[in-house]
Amino acid sequence: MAQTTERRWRGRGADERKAERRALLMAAAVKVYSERGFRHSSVKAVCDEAGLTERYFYESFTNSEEMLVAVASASLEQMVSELQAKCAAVSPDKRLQTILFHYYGMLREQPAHARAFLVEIRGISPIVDAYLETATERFAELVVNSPLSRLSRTDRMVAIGAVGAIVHIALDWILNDFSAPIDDVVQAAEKLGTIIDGIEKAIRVA
Amino acid sequence: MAQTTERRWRGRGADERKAERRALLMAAAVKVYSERGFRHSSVKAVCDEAGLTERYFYESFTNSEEMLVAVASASLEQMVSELQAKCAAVSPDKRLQTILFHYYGMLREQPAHARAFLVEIRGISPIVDAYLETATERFAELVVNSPLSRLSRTDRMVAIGAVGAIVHIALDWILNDFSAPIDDVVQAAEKLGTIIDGIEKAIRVA
DNA sequence: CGGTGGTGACAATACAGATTGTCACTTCCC
DNA sequence: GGGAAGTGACAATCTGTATTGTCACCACCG
Repeated sequence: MAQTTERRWRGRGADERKAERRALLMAAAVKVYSERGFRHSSVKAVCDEAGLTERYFYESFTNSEEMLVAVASASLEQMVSELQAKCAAVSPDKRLQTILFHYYGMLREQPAHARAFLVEIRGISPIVDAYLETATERFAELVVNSPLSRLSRTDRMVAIGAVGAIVHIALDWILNDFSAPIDDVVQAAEKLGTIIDGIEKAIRVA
Repeated sequence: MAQTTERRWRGRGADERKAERRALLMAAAVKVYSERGFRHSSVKAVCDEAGLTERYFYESFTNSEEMLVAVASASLEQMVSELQAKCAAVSPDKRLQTILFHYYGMLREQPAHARAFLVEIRGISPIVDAYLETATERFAELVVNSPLSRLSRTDRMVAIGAVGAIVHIALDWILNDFSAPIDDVVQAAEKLGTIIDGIEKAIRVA
């Protein structure tokens, strides 16, 4: 059996170094994707940005697409958990406003993530598209504060539609270089969110 | 000066033949795009589908991307004008419902177009993205029945958001192979459209 | 110190697609 | 009929990228 040698190197163990490189690559990927779009992002470009060579790319990922999904998932998870944390501290009727405010705020603070995962990600491959579907549902559940499975078919579609509205408003905002004040953006999305509030309250009562 | 010879060939003039080939290519493109996505659609695949050789591709388009925009624009124009025609015959308060019903109906009748231009088109290139922005605005103006320039910044974003909702509901519907009945889909979109109705009526009064 | 694991630069290979070019064959016009 | 425009099949070239492999050098451990 080949036991992992775990020899130390510049102060760190093997696993630790590997994880660092993976993280470097993922951060580099976000940047590169946001600049040229996934479609025009070569493995080499990501590696150069990370200051690593291709070898280390294939150490952590089997191919380019896998990295895309990894990076997008990580970004989504971080976002969702952050939003959940914000919501926990807030009364239920401020929920939607809170989500919107922090969601748009996060996009503005991390424009590279915003461009990478809102603008550049659709239609890459069936796998990525499937992932996106999941992400949308995840976000929708966050917004209505309930598993989608508990909703009627129509309400489910309404929730999906609301996410679409929120995201498109974000896209528009991004494409206009975040020029509108965030409060206006939140307000616009909130108007559409009224409908969601209805659903969410109905669930809370039931 | 090289005068166009306009020699007849199989009954048709040169311009006519060229236009036919262009049309053949565009139809083939829709089909191929919808099947594999633009990113995985080679020029050759489109030509094969059209029953023409690459030479004729470069006769009508300078590159693959130009064809994508051409095809998408044509599809959008056809859709918008069709929807406008439907609306003309209908009382203002049925406007939104009419648009939604026919929009979703058209998608279901032409699933290839739907997949090609809703699922497969984002993040191809700056040019295509710019086109998409225009398309969204065009659709938004149709929905609120007014130039966006007449709207307040917030209302403009609401309108964009509404389009996003409508489109995302469509995406979801498509990804689930149109399994929900169209009336449910329309109903879901209409709920979100309530807000738009407000905007649209305000404009009508003013 | 000496050897091995770890690393970086870079070459080698493989493949796919875009774009251009060649050539034999058809249809037309005079 | 004969030459030229028009056509279709396909070769040739070019470019970019993924993926694997080589090799010299460095940092650690005993």
